[in-house]
Amino acid sequence: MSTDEQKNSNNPVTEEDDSEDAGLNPPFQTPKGVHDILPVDQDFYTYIKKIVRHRCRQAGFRRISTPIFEFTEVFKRSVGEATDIVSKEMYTFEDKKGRSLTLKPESTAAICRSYIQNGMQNWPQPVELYYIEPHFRYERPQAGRYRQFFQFGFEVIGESDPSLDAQAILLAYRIYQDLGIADTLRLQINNIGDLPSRKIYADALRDYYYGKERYLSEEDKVRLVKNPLRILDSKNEDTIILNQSAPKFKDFISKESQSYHEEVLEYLTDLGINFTSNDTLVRGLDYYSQTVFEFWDEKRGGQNSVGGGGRYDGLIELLGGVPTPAIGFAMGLERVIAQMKRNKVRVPSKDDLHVFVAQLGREAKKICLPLINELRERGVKTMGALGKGAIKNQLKIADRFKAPFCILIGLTEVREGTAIIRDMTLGTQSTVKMSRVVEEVIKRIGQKNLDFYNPKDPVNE
RNA sequence: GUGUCCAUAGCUCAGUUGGUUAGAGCGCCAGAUUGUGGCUCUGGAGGUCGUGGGUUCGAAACCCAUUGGACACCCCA
Repeated sequence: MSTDEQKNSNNPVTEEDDSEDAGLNPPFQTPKGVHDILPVDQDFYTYIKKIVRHRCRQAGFRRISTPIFEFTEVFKRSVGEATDIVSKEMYTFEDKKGRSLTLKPESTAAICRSYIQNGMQNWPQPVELYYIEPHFRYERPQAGRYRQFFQFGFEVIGESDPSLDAQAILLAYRIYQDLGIADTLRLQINNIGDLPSRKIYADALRDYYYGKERYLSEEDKVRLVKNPLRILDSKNEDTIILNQSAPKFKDFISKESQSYHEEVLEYLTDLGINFTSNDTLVRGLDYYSQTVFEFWDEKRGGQNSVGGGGRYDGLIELLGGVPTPAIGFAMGLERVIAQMKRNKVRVPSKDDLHVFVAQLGREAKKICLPLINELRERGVKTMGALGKGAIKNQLKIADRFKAPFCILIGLTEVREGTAIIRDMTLGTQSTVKMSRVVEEVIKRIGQKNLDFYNPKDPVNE
């Protein structure tokens, strides 16, 4: 039989082959660069969020969420038309009325938009906000780089002072400490000056490289036009030599910026935060000015940034607000998790079961249902496989879920009004009166290990 | 956007210079053990060899395309 031939010939019966999912690995799979976050990794996210929230609240920050998409112009204007993010990494689409919208590639721009839109200049200053949100960038996936990723970040808007910069860095540093990776990271810090002096410097660099293009790589030629400061970062051998006699930013930075920077470094030293003063650190977003910083794992080749930030004093004005100074920080949770895993940091899981209820027979099942419910209400994490038959299977399941205790109720127990409590780690068990089961179980688990949910408690996810 | 490597069972991987019925370990299911998990033993299920095309008497293997993955560049979190 030549079924293959039939499939491939223009058989009139199958003219419209539904090839929606043709060529995919499994029939359906996630698009490139995005993935499911499975339970094992949820523990990491939960843990990081908990630490981040705690540290932020401690420092007076409040949480903000901006929409997943904004008008494209918000990002274009802020991040800079010529930057990689805007020129090739945005998920941009049109709505039904032809307006251009973009999935947020970062949050600072959106928060500044929100600052203006919601009149936050009338709030007590500085306005301190933090966020934990998914972001989207159309890039080739790589280690620690995905098309959807979570970012935690914070912004301090409305004041400018070296102590604020140091405080922002301290907060980031404390969070890395709590996460157990501070020792693996080193702060890189630089001051890239204010916009006017940076412009003058960029022009000076252009003048310098003009006529020397033949020594530049193709990449660096593009940089010469787009962002000459980046040439200083080049890995091209000829360029490195050329760079040695290039104009130095030191000679262009304003006195104010310089003393500002020195003051920031002093504060950091006082706070006991080690840093590398790195004058090649240039961030790729246009809105940065003055202080910029990143946290790098220097042991790993390259400059794998686990987080970074900087001052963006001109951004709010650029978006149509009154001139307002600000500083911010952001870290990618996926990169942080990777860093934690590399360094064998363990996170607690709140999902561990306390007790598994196994039952045998219809009568027993009837009793188990309210029992399970009561246990849960008392804060005991309880599971019951009410569908499964043999008690053997049920114990097996309990074992696989690593339940430390099991409650067994069969026909005998129903008749006698009792229940068996089995200690799964010791392998011992005892029979108790049905009316006492809940108390006995709680006694064994320990009151302080219980998991309470109080609907009246305002602090919930 | 550029480059390099990769794709075989749920997972980790074997599969000889192209050769007839594609294997192992772990995991899963069942039994040994009809009211007791873990350990052991026995058996079982599970594969369009990512997808499409080509070369060939014959393709998991060779070629092309495509989808996905890993890594580096670029850039960034």
